[in-house]
Amino acid sequence: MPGRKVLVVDDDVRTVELVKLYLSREGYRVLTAYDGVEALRLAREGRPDLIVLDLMLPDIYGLEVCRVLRRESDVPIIMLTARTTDQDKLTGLDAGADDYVTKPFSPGELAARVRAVLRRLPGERVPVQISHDELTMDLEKQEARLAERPLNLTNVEFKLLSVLARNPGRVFSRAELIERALGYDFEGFDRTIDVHILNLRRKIESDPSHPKYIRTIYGVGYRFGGGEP
Amino acid sequence: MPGRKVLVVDDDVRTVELVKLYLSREGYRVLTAYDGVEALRLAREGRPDLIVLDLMLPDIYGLEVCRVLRRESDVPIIMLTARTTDQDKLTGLDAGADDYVTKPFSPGELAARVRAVLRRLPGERVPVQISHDELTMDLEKQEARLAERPLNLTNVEFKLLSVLARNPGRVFSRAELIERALGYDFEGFDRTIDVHILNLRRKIESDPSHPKYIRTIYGVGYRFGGGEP
DNA sequence: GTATAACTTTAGGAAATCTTGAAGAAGGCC
DNA sequence: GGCCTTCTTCAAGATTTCCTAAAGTTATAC
Repeated sequence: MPGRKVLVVDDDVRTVELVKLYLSREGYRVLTAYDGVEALRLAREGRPDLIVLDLMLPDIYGLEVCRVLRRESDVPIIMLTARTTDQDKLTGLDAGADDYVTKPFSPGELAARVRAVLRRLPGERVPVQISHDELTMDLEKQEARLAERPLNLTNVEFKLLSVLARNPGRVFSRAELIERALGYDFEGFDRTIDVHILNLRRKIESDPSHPKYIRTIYGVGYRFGGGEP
Repeated sequence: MPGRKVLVVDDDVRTVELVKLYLSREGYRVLTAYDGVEALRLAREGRPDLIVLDLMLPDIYGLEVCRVLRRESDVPIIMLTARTTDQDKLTGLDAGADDYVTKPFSPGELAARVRAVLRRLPGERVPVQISHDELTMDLEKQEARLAERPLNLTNVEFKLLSVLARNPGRVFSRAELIERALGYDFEGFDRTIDVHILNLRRKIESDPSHPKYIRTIYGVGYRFGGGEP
């Protein structure tokens, strides 16, 4: 689900930027276009998973863009329409949008609708189950077990472990781990990660000073499993 | 599948037109009615394969239409209900709808549900009955019981509980719960969910400070059941 | 209109979690 | 080994998150 690509089309830069901000904050990759021609080009080349499309564009009607796109693929489309849009225009919205949002809209609501439309897409279910050796994690349930016994992980610990366990063998620098487990906006020090790793080890390693799951790569970072004993 | 006939009933012209557009775009033939009497007439004469029915109609309650139709055939019915609809009316919804969608709804979602209902057409009704331990819920009747004893849940409480109970073990963030129980357009705060959860616990948990059904996942959200005692 | 119920907001304090700084241990390199 | 860097560990303080009561707001019923 993360990293789905969304194309945002609107002639107003502010609107585009706002939507972009909200969507990228939710982990989507965002393409942007400010007119219909550019939109069509990006829709074809960028292969987005969903398109947010304003009805009013400088060159061609969003409506027309919608129709053309519909002919070419069945990428989901969410229409942005001005609230003043009278019924005729709405009636003309037979071009095949999956949902529509009226302006002025709340970006949060739009993001929610994007999520909803993508959710019911036949898209491949991301396996939310991770399992290595005795350790199993269920991302949906936010639950980790070691040999059936539930571990009591805090949120940060859980995120940290899931990032590592999803990429066994790959080494993550502390900076990467901070970014993934604590968020881009975290302002603190590297040592924080160390402490979380420490606490994690205490919970999942039978011998925390000779860790089996989370290894320290001196001078680089940490890695889950892999390598030699 | 193509050319199935759908009857859309709502007193709001815009809504009807909108739904009609979305359905006809998917290849359905669409009949429309704006009141209960017309709806019954068309249902009898037009022999639709499915009916989308608003609960609020100018002449007779959609509920009543639903009951009458149920007596006459077992055409699938998808109910449209306003979110503000009070519980009594919903509780009366024992008339046999196959699914229901709350307003404001996304037309794409409605179309998806129509598709889903028709797909399983000759098949068995989706169990709208949830039951865990002593707790049972009937989504159609909007009714919840704890050990046979009826719980007096408010609308929001019912929705909240049904979302959680339908996905036992899965953790929902407050944002997700808001989206699902209060609607996309809710603009309020997270704390609202806390309070509803609190009230729910008081109604369904024997010891609300050590909840058995609705667990708090610190830093994440809430989940129904799962995990350890 | 008034009364009642449902829903939302607010705010304080309690609980859990996170961060930090410092000291000591371990690793790498000459 | 000696020396520097990096990592581990601890525990206290800071912060975040949660719970709850109570008041405020809105919708519905009488």
